Amino acid sequence: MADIIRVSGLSAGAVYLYFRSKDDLIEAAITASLGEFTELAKPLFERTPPPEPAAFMSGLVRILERVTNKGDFNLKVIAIHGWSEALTDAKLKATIAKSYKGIRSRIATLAKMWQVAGFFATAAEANEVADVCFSMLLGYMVQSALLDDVTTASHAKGFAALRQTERLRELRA
Amino acid sequence: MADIIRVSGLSAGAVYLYFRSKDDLIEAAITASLGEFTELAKPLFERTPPPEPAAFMSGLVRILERVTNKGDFNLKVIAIHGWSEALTDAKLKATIAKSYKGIRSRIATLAKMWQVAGFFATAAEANEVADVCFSMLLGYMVQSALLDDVTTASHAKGFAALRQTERLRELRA
DNA sequence: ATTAATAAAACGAATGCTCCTTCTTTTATA
DNA sequence: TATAAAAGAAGGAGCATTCGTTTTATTAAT
Repeated sequence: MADIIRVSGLSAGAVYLYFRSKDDLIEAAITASLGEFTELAKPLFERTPPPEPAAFMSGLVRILERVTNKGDFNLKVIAIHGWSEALTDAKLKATIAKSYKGIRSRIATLAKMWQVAGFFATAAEANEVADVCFSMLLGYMVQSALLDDVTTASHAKGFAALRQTERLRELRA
Repeated sequence: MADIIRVSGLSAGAVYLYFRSKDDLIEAAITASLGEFTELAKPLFERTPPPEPAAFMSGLVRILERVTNKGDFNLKVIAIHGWSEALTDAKLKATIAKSYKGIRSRIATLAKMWQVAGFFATAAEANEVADVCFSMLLGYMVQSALLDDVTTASHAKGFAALRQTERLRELRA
């Protein structure tokens, strides 16, 4: 709260004119940034033709960076504090879970299209592929916030590399 | 602290005979579980011949589950609280960063072997592949703790599916 | 074996600090 | 002059930590 009051440029009392409580403020902060992410990601999800896997993941991680990296302040910190808070705040946990599951299910929808287009084995479970893609996004946040040595570009390249085997190239040749 | 005191079965005062402070206790908890993970993962990293990508990731996520899932108590909660704490505790952040980077670099070593064995394009950056694999592990923790709907099996299958394209099968046929 | 003496471990109420929240006063706006 | 917004000191609850006391364990001696 002290940090937020300082950054807001308001007094302690004034902050409570805009938010009923600390929990309310946390809820609002998480909801707002999740909303912004969902909004910005919409064009990527709805693009026709659907983006290929590597292009999609690259776009998604770049949107995440754009939403979280607000110059002097990085919202990844808020996200991680939010996760921690959610472990003891059922309401916040439900809010995050609902939003995350929504994003994941949109990825799953795309994964099904990838299967139709031949990017993935049709035998695979699209939901499971989506879970792993989403994990990559979450893991990127953690590494970015705590290890400070990952970039959107490196992560996108790493994902793309996961899918490009030497053997595939040999077979194509 | 109240929770820890309760679970320990000791009094508040007695806990402070074993840990100098709350921060000390947190540091010890994180260090201990990271140490256990590293120890249990050692055979997987040192196996000859090196495990294939899918088998390795499956093994790694299962070890993570084994380390964190202590019956009535799940250490993933500790990990996430630890991340949050590390954002405002430079010492804890350094501890976590060092350990995580160690794990990641071991994955990178393995990734180089995968390249030699033809599982990945030699043009790829092994470090970047390792970063993404590690993200999957971190993301699994978050989803497991907050969404409660992922399993080691589903995540392992999802990773494996990422690498099995329909087109590759066609080319092999 | 029993008792006494010493040391170690544990207890738990009390302390004091941190931090969220409120409330009265002050300043700005219409 | 009336209404809205902001200030900031004070309240007060929660929580990490301490400390004097009590209990338990260990060792030595009778």
